[in-house]
Amino acid sequence: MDVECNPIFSEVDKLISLLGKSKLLHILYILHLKEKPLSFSDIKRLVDSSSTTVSRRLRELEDNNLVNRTSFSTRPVTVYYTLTQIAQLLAPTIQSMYDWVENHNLKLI
Amino acid sequence: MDVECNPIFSEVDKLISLLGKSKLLHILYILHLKEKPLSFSDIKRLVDSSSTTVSRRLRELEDNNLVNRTSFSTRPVTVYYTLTQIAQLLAPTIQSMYDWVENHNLKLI
DNA sequence: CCGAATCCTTTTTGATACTG
DNA sequence: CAGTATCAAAAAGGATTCGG
Repeated sequence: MDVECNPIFSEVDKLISLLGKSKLLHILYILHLKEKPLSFSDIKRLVDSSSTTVSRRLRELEDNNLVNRTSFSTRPVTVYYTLTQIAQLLAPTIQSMYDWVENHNLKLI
Repeated sequence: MDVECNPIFSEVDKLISLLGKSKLLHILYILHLKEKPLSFSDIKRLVDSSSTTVSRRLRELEDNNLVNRTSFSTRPVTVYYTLTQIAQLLAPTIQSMYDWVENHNLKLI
């Protein structure tokens, strides 16, 4: 298997670029952990980032069908975010990454 | 489990930051795929990046004990890179990420 | 409360040049 | 071949502000 010739490689390339964006894995992880819909401000607080960055990441996740955005026309408006089915299938992968860190007691720089 | 209070969270945070750096997952992935030592220029060619970036990423990986660097005083000097044992344990995680992309035929933006 | 536009700051990248 | 230093350009982050 030649990595440079694999037709799915460009897709994986895009996934890596996406996952690499700041706070994005965090957002996926907390949506997975909490196992319930989270509001914008919940997410902002949990990942500890600016609203600008959270907004950008949620938009990218939504555009890539990894996050569902649901809103209700209450007053004030109610919005919540959940993982899509496909993103839920990625959750074990993300979890295993966390497990790896925990099990090997890494000291990263 | 409260993500913001988990003591390993800062370690995971660092892992995510590390993995998020451009080309870094690529480098781990090809070292895993090829299953043999690779030279600097091999890696540079396979990930298609500048020598500056490849150099930086390899240094970071080495500093975090994810990559072994071995050199021989031949002429010209011979250097090769391999995954450390601990990084090899992370390989299935990375692989599952790739599998996820392949199995779900994602169309990422 | 949700979140986008602006605009400025910080970070990252990579071309080039150079050493061993 | 295997890198590193420099430096300019590009990308990304975030504080602030503002509207729905």
